[in-house]
Amino acid sequence: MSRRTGVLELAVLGLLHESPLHGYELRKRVNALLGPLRAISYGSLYPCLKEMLATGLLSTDESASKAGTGRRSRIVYKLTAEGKERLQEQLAEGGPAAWEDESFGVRFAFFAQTDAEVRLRILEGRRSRLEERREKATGGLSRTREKLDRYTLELQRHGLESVEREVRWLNELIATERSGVAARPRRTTKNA
Amino acid sequence: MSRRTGVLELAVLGLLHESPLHGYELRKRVNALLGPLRAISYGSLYPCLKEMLATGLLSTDESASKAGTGRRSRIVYKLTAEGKERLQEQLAEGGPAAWEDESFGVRFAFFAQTDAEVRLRILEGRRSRLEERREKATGGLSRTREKLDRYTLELQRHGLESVEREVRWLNELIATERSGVAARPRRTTKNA
DNA sequence: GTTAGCATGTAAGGAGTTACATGATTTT
DNA sequence: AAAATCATGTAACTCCTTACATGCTAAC
Repeated sequence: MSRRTGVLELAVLGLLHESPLHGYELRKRVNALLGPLRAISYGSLYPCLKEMLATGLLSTDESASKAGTGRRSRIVYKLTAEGKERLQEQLAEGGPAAWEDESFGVRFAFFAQTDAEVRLRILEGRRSRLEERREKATGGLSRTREKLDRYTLELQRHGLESVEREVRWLNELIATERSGVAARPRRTTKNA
Repeated sequence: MSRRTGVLELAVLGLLHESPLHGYELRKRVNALLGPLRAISYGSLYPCLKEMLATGLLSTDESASKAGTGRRSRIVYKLTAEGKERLQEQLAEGGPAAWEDESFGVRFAFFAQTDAEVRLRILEGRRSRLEERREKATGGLSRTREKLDRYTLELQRHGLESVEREVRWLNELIATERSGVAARPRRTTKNA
């Protein structure tokens, strides 16, 4: 059954939804998508593609594989109907799983294909998750009696600031979403 | 042989160097140390302690285990001579392994126990690692012809800013290190 | 007397890595 | 002709997680 829930599957589904691609290129796009952090290796990607092929989420596009120049045979993947369905299913999921550190980035990257309401729920969920952490961290910092050395303190201060910075970022995004500026993939009708 | 290289072992060694602790308390400290991100679960900690005990890096402090109140028997761990040696070995290591995302935080947290030269090498290594990433990312962003949607762009912009922010932080730390302000493990003089 | 927090552990497994193995094509 | 880059893949392994299992003690 396996039911992969990782970042990778979603990234692959989302990218292949835009256009069919072969593994090597796919990896570059995934890494560009995930940003400077969290790069993916071939050792992760190829087994994942293999499995998704076996599960019926992907199929190989034979015509595209040979069509181009005389390069080495590239295996071009595309989404099956089942794959598209799975993608929609994943994009509709706005629960806690979408707020986690690992998944949030990818979920956000595909916001253009995501329902406006779900977008908002994810942004707000993410924010409250971060605020929980911030409270824990500030609680820890206020107990300064714990004789922490300069470096440990500096590290925690920096970590706290990072969290606060992301919260501010989310606040801006949420405000923008609510004002409806970015909220029209198709139509505008419903607006505040 | 096993030779654990993870964050966890180093965190345990560093914390136990300050004072003997039992597992439950150790976990809280580790999580406080690692900051709001990357919390550790019991399922990671206990097997790790078990292995470190078997390898001879730790021993259990029987007297401390029973001494306190009538609580449930706690197993108090402390460093052996071998454990202390291993900690010193790890703290002396200023190579690429100390610059990685996962390890850098912990390495930094124990800077007070680290040689000033090694501190500087780690900070500089970390900075150049981040600068490499920044260049890759800016390269990617400048090719705007790649028809990226609003959200993907925003995500990459935010990621880039995070990296730049950390570089600025490192610059300040490096400057401070060089000016020698923080180079004394005992007295600070400067106090708020 | 029951809930919440303290305290220790195990089993199964997920998600990804590194190192290896292979070979074609393009650039220098 | 050598080196870099494109391209695909496997095996073994690491680190960590979740879910489970157990039981003690303090507070309400």
